Amino acid sequence: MSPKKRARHYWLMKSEPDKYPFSALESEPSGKTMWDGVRNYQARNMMRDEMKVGDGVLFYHSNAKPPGIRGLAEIVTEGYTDQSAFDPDDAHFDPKSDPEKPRWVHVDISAIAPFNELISLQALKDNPRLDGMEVIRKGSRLSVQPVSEREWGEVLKMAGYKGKTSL
DNA sequence: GCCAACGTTGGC
DNA sequence: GCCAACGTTGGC
Repeated sequence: MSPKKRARHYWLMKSEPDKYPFSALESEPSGKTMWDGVRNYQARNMMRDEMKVGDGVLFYHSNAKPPGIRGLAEIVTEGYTDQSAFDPDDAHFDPKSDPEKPRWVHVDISAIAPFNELISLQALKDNPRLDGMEVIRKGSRLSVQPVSEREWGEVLKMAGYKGKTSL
């Protein structure tokens, strides 16, 4: 029996454009960035246990005017130790993360392409086909969220996106 | 194990 | 700047 190939999974990842906009990811010299500094167990668990190379990412601008999805990215590594947790000078330093038993994990992501226009949070809320999508739920704070294949397709449709959907 | 206090997120 | 909705911490 040949092993069944895992279906592609989809995610939404938030970033504050004042700190790290989608354009910064696009202009990374290495073509990718370490998605480090996440200090939330649910988000960590998804990065550690569920994300696989090739998974699709909706790159979301939070704390923005307006907030919304800016473009597409892709997971390019599986989860590995977040070294920033050990650095006392890092904003996300965690004295409880022991290098012998690291607590925090991150993945690397690369940009696929920006949308021509931001798909605003309001536009997502206004689309009845996206009822139940996590990012539009009141109080939704998780910086890494699963996205269904249907939601992924619908967002691309809203964006009028005709480009490639994976690297 | 409960839960109040506190800190953070993030839309508005 | 406000505040609702969380997640975490720590006393008990």
